Amino acid sequence: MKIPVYGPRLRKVARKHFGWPSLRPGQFKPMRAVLRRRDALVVLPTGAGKSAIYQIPAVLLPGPTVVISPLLALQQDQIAALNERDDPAVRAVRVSSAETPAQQRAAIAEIAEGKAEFLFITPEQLSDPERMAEVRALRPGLVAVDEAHCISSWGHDFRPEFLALGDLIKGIGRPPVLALTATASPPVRDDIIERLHLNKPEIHVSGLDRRNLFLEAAYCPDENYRWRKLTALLDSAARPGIIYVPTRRASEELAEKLTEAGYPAEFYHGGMAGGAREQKHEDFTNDKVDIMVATSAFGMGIDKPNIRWVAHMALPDSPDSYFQEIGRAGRDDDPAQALLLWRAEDEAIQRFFNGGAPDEKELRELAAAVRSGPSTKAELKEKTGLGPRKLSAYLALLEEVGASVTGRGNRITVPVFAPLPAAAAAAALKVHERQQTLDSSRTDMMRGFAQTRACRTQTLLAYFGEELKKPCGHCDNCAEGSAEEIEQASGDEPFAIHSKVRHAEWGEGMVMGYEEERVTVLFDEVGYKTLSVPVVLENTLLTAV
DNA sequence: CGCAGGTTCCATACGGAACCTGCGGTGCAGTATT
Repeated sequence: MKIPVYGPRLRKVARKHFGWPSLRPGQFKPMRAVLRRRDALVVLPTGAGKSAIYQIPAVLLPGPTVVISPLLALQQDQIAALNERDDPAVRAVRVSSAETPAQQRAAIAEIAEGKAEFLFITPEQLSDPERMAEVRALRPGLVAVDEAHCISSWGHDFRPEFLALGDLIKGIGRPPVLALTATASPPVRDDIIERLHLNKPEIHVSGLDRRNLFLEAAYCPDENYRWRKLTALLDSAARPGIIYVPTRRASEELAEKLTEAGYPAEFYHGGMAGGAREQKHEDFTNDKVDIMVATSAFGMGIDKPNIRWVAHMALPDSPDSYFQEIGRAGRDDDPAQALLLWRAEDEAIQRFFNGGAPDEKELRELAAAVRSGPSTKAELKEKTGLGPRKLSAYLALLEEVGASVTGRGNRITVPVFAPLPAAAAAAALKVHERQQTLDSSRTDMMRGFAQTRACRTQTLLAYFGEELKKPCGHCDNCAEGSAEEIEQASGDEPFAIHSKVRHAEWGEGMVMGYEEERVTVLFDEVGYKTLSVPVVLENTLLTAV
């Protein structure tokens, strides 16, 4: 039997078609999975090397590659980078609302005629059956889902089409699927695998310990203290850097305050006009802005190697978000800092964003309105009087329980075996409650990370289901020695890491890590919980499964 | 859930406390308007 040798072929394509002299660590194995036509999920924090994982094998595989990517601006950058090569083997086109129908037809034709390899598209486009048929006719040989964590973080909330991606991919012929993300804790990974209907995927996780990144978290009793810690960072650290704030208003106010104090800063958030947004992003990329104060909107698509620090002026909603945001610093492998300035009050806004319980009556009415015939979001808004945000969230829930589906022309219809409105509303409430419980447990874990005296990297990696044997040596707690103390003082570890345990009330879960006489367990139903080991042992709260 | 900004209230008045209310992130696509 002939054993295929992939390395040399991949390296040759990297050189010839992309101008990359070699492959980076973490790239080879997932590329090999793609060439073997296996489904794969890749978690790789450094942004630069991720696209290559689908791009290089795509050249070797027959058929075009469909790239599903969440942001049009991000697609634009990736397409520009590919087309700069001026090579039909790696040429990229796009179909989105930013193209005219004629341009969309031309893009599809280019792929059909073999003049382009990559078709960039959004889940929203694919949910139109006509579009789906067009893409299926291209007989794609690979589907790459970029920023796959969006399935989990946005699908349940305001972009429900992400939840249907598995079916949408089936609809275009179900070639092998490669899901890529920089951040995915075990529940997010499970969600991605389930939603994309990945078939026995190879899972590749690498590079979670960013050794050039110094992690620090400082508790701030008040805003004054937080400001002083921030300016101390600005005085000592090289630039550029990013300051994350929780609200749009805070980004504008802080940028102004910093500028007045002699730290010229710009702000960035999702409420800005498109042109200004693009301009500021570009200015930051080109080193014209070296302090950017931003909401979480400033993120995916920032592929800048020399960011020296990322500061957080509040607790992010989860370690997943936090890890992704700090991951933007130090991509050039030179030393960089991540500074989390947190107050207990910060949690309030995250709890708010997690949202209150949906109104059962409103859900029922919406489910009934959907049944009365195919409607657009605008028409449903008219019929039910729900606001746009609520409407999107409710529709995502109804879609999840099979009470609605988005079809041709983004019209919302009822699937064949849909539950009746009352049952749909009840099921939707349950789904929401479960989601909210998980979200809430992730916010708890974020605060746990902020408060810990143990090694930050160990704590963060445990959350992501990875074990770092020794303290990292590049965080505040390692520098101060408290990480070492806790490591020494660690007591019983009655259940192995990653083993399954059962709790009488919370059901089954997986042991994620130990820290200072406490064990963190990720439960299937209720998310992350941290328990005291002595109490667990004394009362037999957990049993091995 | 907590904050900011406004209003009310008490008051041996020109300010301060107590209370109330609104607000808060992420983006696709399609449609209406210039």
